[in-house]
Amino acid sequence: MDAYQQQARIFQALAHPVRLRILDLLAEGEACVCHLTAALHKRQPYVSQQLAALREAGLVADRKDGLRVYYRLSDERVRDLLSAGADILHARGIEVEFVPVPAASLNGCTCPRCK
Amino acid sequence: MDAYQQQARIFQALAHPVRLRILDLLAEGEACVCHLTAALHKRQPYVSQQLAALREAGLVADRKDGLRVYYRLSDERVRDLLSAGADILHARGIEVEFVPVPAASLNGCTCPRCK
DNA sequence: ATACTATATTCAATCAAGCGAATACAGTTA
DNA sequence: TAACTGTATTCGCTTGATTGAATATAGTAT
Repeated sequence: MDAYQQQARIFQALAHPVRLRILDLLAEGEACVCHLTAALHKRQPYVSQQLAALREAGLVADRKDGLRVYYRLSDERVRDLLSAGADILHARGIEVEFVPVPAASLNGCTCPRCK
Repeated sequence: MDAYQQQARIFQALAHPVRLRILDLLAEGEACVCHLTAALHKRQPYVSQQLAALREAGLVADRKDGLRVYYRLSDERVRDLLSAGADILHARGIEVEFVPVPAASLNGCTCPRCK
């Protein structure tokens, strides 16, 4: 039953709307914390907490560059998990398409990607 | 963000080792509660509780036949979710292969499938 | 009816998750 | 060195998940 426990931990990390949104954003490419913070309209410590949960589950990896920390999906397979989840909702008539972040939300983010 | 909430509910239902094991058993074909109870070595009310969680998430469906209630995966796509989760563990060197229930565990289960 | 069998639900206690607020840390610049 | 900036962690409280025990319900059989 131990492999099931490991698997459960992964699903547990996915069982949160903000974390799912973060993964969707990271599926577009790596992003720094300031970028995610601006895109999500959440406070930075809160975003870091969610990133920590994803990191501990092994779903994302990070890379430091000066002051900034860039996060990315740690495994391409995470995409498959997300789309499998989206497929089930789609079969129920619920669309889970990626909604791009409005440019205005990223004002105040000074990371290279936002310029 | 509401579609993410729906998706999070599905992952939440999967975030439990016993529920994952139940889904794995149901992936083999429909099974009654008495069968699952015997296979899992758990008490019946406990199994019913986990089944209720899966039912509320829309992952399993049930069918009554006399006293027995047979459960099955409600959607073939649930299989994809499970295997996507298993794939990630597999990439980490953890095997999540289906372990058949030892016949001895099913003693005491009198459902048609066990005879 | 009553008794029985398979399953479901409720309740209560424990434990973990969520999250705001404050603070700590690390890298940079002056 | 000190001040600043981006990110991470800790703490405490609240809320929700987990699970054992008891009980309820529904279908069957006598």
